[in-house]
Amino acid sequence: ALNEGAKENGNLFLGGSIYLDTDDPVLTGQQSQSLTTGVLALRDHSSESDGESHGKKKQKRRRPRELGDDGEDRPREHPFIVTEPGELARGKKNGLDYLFDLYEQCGRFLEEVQHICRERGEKCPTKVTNQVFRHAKHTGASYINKPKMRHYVHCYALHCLDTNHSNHLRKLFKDRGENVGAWRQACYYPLVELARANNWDIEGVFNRNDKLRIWYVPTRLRQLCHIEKSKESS
Amino acid sequence: ALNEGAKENGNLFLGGSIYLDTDDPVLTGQQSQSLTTGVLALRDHSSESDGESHGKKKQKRRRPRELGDDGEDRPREHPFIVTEPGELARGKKNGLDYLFDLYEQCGRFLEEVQHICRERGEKCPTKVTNQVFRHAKHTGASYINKPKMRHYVHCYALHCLDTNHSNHLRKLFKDRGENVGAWRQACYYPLVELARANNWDIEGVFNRNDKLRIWYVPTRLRQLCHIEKSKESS
DNA sequence: AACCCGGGCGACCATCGGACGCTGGTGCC
DNA sequence: GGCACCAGCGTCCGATGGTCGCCCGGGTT
Repeated sequence: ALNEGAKENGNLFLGGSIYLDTDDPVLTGQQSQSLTTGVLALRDHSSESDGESHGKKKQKRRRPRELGDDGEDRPREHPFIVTEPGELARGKKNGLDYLFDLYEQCGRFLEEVQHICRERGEKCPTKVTNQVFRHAKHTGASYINKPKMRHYVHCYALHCLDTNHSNHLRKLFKDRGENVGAWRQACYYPLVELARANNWDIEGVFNRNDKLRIWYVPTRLRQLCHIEKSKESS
Repeated sequence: ALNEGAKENGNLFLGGSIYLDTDDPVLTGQQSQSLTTGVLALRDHSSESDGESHGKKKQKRRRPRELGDDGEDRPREHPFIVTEPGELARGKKNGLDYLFDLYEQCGRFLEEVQHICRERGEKCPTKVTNQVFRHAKHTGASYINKPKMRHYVHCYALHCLDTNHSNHLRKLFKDRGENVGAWRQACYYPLVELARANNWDIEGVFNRNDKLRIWYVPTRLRQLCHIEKSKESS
């Protein structure tokens, strides 16, 4: 009688999931040289040396917008530009302080999700997951989305781990008139150096920082660290 | 020129993924009573009170075995029976010491996967994941599989966290001639008590134990803890 | 030999982490 | 006004965590 009818998955909690119901050495010197080679090795996915037949397929192209589509169109966010700390972006642009604030907001959304999950006895995320992005959107923060946040994680990481270096890099790239893409690329290098100084444990570097712990280590940052580490032993 | 051609996902690493390459108070008294109610509340998924239309669909039934199917059929493992510690299972049965050893083996397979991942600069699992089960299978441990291991995690948990209690329970159920299913159900209750003593943080209880840390907390154990916690405050 | 009980595990599903590349906003000429 | 650049983010995809229930092994009669 003890195990009578005791299927593992009761429906007591079904449908209870949240929101389904409801000058600088940065670019100079030996190491940068070395690192640049690393980046170039990681270029486009249609590289000539790809003999693998099980390489990834091209994604299907997006279906064009339906005619007569009625839903209210949320205009996309203004693009980011490289700003120095404290600088307001002019015109139809957003600054980097705003970008970093988005990461802090996500942290707060994660905490909310965690509280709700604990209350309900559900599995509790420790990282910013799809569920957290969904929560953010439902709560009205429609300007937050996964691809954007994942795109700039390493930039935020540098900001958290070495604010001075991050600030200098922003000023440098702003003064040079570089675009956001170039600044974003440049953020990788100091992080690789930080990993080197920590025995190449980039995961550990993230986990030891209170604000970073909740973000997944970006694939490409992990790859760059691996490449540099491999070079070191040859 | 800095970010020239720098797509996020190089193909340098493509195809590099691994393997594609008692009479003990256990069942008596106030608390057991209470806990039993908890279990009964969690019975079958076709419960009468389910008004939700987005409840889960029934799974499709398995395709019957192909005629002329040629692959060598690996016979299924012998069923487990309740044995006391150190006791060999007789006949075509497996004992619980063997069951628990399977969990230790999985731990070792996880360590192997972690070493390989670190070497390759890939994302490194902290838990027993699909990847670990795949590794075990490829390495020849075909007797290890996910559904089985997940089914008995909480039994292993009790064994790790309170070996005495676990041993007593085994003896008790063996002497009573209870089947494995009944023993398995009974393993939940002492764990719920353990959670209670730890401020209902079952996740924390798992994470603080070296052997358990690598296993996901079973959904049903979490649910049982939640139910008991809720009762406590009413 | 025939039967039935009970549990092993193949296979399924929702959802996840992750990434591509179209689309269109934006500044410049 | 027109054009070229570039980055926001909709959308897709392989793989994951989690589970159901079919199928059959095994003990009993």
